[in-house]
Amino acid sequence: MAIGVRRIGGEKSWFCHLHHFLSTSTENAASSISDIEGEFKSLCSTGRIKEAFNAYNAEIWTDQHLFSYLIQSLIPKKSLFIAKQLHSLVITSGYYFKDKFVRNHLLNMYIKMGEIHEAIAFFNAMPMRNIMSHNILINGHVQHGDLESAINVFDEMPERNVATWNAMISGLVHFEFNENGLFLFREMHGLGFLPDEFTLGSVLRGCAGLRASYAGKQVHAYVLKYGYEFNLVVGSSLAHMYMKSSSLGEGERVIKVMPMRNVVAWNTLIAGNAQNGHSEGVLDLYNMMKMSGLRPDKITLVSVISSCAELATLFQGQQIHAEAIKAGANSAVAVLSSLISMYSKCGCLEDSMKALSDCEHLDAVLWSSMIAAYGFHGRGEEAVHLFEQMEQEEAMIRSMPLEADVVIWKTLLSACKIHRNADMATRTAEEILRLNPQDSATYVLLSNIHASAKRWKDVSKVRTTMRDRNVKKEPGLSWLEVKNRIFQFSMVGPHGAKNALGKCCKKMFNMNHKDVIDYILVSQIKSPSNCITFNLIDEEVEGLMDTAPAGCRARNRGYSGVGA
DNA sequence: GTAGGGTTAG
Repeated sequence: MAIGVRRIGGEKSWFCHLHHFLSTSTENAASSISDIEGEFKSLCSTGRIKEAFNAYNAEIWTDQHLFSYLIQSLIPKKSLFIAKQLHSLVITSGYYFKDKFVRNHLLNMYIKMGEIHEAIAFFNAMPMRNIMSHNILINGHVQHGDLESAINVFDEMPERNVATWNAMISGLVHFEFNENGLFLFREMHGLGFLPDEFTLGSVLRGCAGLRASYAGKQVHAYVLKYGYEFNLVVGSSLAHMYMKSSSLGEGERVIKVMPMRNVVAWNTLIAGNAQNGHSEGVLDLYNMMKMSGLRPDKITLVSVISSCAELATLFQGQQIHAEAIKAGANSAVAVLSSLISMYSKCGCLEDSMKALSDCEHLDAVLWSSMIAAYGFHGRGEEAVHLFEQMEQEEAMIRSMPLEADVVIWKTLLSACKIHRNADMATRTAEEILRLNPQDSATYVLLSNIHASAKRWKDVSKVRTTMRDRNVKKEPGLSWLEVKNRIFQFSMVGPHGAKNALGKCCKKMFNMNHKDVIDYILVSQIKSPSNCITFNLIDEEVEGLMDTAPAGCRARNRGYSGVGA
């Protein structure tokens, strides 16, 4: 590694002044060592490095702690040039050979600055390494996305501590090698290492990734045994594990017994409800969170916007959009892509397009959201055009997650339906079902395509496969939004009209439109927060939509999934 | 007392 104390290039170096003080400063400060350290630390941590350096240029040479603070303060500056100058000063001071803290701080500095090659060279040249040095390097490799190198360091270590195991487990789980992470946890525990809050957080994330509630329950036992149930991070990851494994109630219980909640705990609760089909409760939770004095972050907003999309509550979606603008979170890609989906599902494709145009940096999920929005509105050609545009970006295709592939295939299936191409539809549907065998919308769409081509044998084959695989079709739903309330209608088919509810609605349908609305307002059949559900047959929904008064928004979402 | 790790989302 090339290290020089002299000035390099045209950049001005304030370290150069050091040599002057090295030979001239003999003054002894009146304040105690701990006072100096405190002041120096505070200057460094607030980024006032020059000030710290100028005020304590003499003390730096007699107190190795000050070098450590100085090294840490350089991390956010992200300047390899200045980092190397400080590195050379550390060598000049003699602390590089004398002090293991200073050495590890330097290693950590290169890693945190993203300079993995400098870090590796530094590690290889280190005169002495301890467990900490190895742990820092493992984390560096993981941060750089190089799990193999991380594993090599881990395997070759002469001695390990809990943090070593934590670094390796969290690295594996981070890259979704969840099973390997859990195996490592078992090995670690077998060797007598006790899990700490860091271990438990990673292991629970691994269980969540595997939807492994049985393993998760065992980890829950460890959480209770070692007394981490009220730890905010452990509690949130434990609740998340349950909620990902479809045990919403168990997850809620974990959060509810916690004496304190932070934004992450609230987000876990809100996202858990949103993802388990409890969108109605999400807005209530969101309001409770704000009432407790916490500000929503982009993760909160994403979950709440998705719930508005699920319920097609346009007005509330717009309110949250306004809050996102106020919070300055409206340029975050995650928030924008959920806004695109929300506006699309609420029937406002133009607003989806507007949200897309607000975005400065496009990523794969964002493109997919807009492609799906076009597909959702039956605008297959625009969807394909956007897909072609996206194809231009090489990097974009490579970074595409699995979900995006499904979206693209489903968009193509939608186009097959419009163009009545049954053969291509069959091949496309096979591709989708290979990726997601439980996708009910694809079965329904494929069955309809076969039906319109009068291929009855194929229709029956699709239906049989659906039954065999126990695929549940989501009901088609329509909405009527009146004064910030949502009236939701599910189509139950000709037989459903015979039930009492159907009769009741039929009666309602024969009223004039003012009476219809009044009737709806007083007859809450199902009343989660602001949503009322009626079961109607298709014609009645159409008829009811026609009676909607001016200024009231009526939308028909059609069958859930692709197409319209 | 000067060094390293964990959780939530589109």
